[in-house]
Amino acid sequence: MTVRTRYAPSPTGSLHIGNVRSGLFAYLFARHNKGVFILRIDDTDRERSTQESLNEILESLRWLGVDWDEGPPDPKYFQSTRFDRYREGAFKLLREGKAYPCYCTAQRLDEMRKQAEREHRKPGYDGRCRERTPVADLGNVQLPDKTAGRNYTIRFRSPRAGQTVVDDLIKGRAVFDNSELDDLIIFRSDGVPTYNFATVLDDADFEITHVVRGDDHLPNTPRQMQIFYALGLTPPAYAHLPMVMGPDGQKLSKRHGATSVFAYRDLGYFPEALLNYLVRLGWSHGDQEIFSREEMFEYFDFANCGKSAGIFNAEKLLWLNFHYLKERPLVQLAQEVKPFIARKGLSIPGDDEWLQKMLATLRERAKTLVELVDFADFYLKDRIEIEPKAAAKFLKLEIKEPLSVLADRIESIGGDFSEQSVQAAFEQVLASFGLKLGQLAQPVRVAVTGGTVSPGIYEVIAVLGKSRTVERLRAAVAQIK
RNA sequence: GUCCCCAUCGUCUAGCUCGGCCUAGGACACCGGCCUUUCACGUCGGUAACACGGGUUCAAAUCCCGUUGGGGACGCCA
Repeated sequence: MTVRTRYAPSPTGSLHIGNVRSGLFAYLFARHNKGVFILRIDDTDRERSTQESLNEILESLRWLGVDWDEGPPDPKYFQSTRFDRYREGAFKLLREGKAYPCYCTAQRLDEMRKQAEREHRKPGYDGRCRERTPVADLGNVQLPDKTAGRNYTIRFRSPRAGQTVVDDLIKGRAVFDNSELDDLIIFRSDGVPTYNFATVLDDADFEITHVVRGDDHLPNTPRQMQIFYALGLTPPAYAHLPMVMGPDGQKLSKRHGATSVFAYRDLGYFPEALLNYLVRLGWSHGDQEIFSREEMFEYFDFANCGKSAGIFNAEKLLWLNFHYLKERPLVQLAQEVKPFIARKGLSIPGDDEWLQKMLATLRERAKTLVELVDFADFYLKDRIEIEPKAAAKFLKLEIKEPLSVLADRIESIGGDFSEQSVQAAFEQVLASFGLKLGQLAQPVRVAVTGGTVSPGIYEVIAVLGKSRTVERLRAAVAQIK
């Protein structure tokens, strides 16, 4: 049997990294088993669903390289196009006495919940309308439609006795007493099916073999299984992934700062790094930390998924990003960094080869593309500003003459302007003034970069070029009083 | 509150399925040495964990029970 998994985000906001991890695991499981990965859009909530969110979700997945075999733009994979199917499913349950109209008002339900809370009981539906409509009349019940005056909901008649057993691929066996499962609403009074109902029909129709999702859905599972049974269908296998928590141990959410895929993309992270981080959060393959996409496909399995929730560790993600940054082919890196240069309001160098050389000097010092551009500031600007503190410390009178001579030496370098020729110029100055390298290098660094921290001074100068170096050295000399 | 899930270094985890090889391994972070023109990179080393209590057993991080702690769910959201 071909494995078929699905990821079903709802387009009501950004694609969240905790959420996308579930999608990633479903995707990897499908790929590992040479199966089919399906993207389905849970947009039954038309109030909150937006085109903008949908676009962000699709673009985020593409950016991550999580490709789906079935899904958008095929309209079949949008729940909003399947209402007829949901109605049909509801009618079937109604006809068979497995669902019933509920006339309880939202206010009464709310009051009931509060009351239950006060009395320390579980706040489920009390079943008031369960027997209200004679079974014989159930087949004639129409679906709710407020505008037509049919202001009620349809509830699923959940079995009261017995147990429902979830044999989860990750968590193992979880047994639920059916008495714990109240009658959930499957159709809202506005005529829209609810998630728990629509998802069952979808999973059945699309022949999903493995439902992979966060374990916050575990309590829903026995309810969904009962709907499968009521429909005469066999439930899929389930794999409930542990959740991703914020540093405070609470479910990861917006208040934890950057949590969307787009946020990390814009912060200058690589998709490989995010993917690698996410896959190692809750899954492992021995001591291996770095995984290529192919290795993920090859090794991924639920057997190696942990059962406990993991805390999102931004520092490890940063380390992974650094790893991928160091490994990146310079040609590729040069392309990827351009949008970040532009975004900072700097002009993008026209010479790709030069850009690559520049990046080569910086990449072991930056962990993200944003940092990379921050460090590149002095390379990319024509005029730099010297940090006053650095100037006070290093641009002193005793170094004025050596700097001036060095400028002359560098200016007179003929032919090949390289690290070697720059070094030769330095050595001449060092020798004639009896200075140590450190005594000259720091002032030069301050003069050409504006600060005390930079890549090796020879490489900086070689990349910066003769004229800009000389110009900056002379400007510094002029500044020394 | 009720139901469900979970429990190895600060964090992610290996080991647990099939008890002995565990003096509990790796990674991030942290601390220190080396390298060095600054900052980094790199490299070498270090601190740091089986939640607790009972069993079972010759032997338990590994199996069982309980306690405690954490999380999730309890919606006309998904």
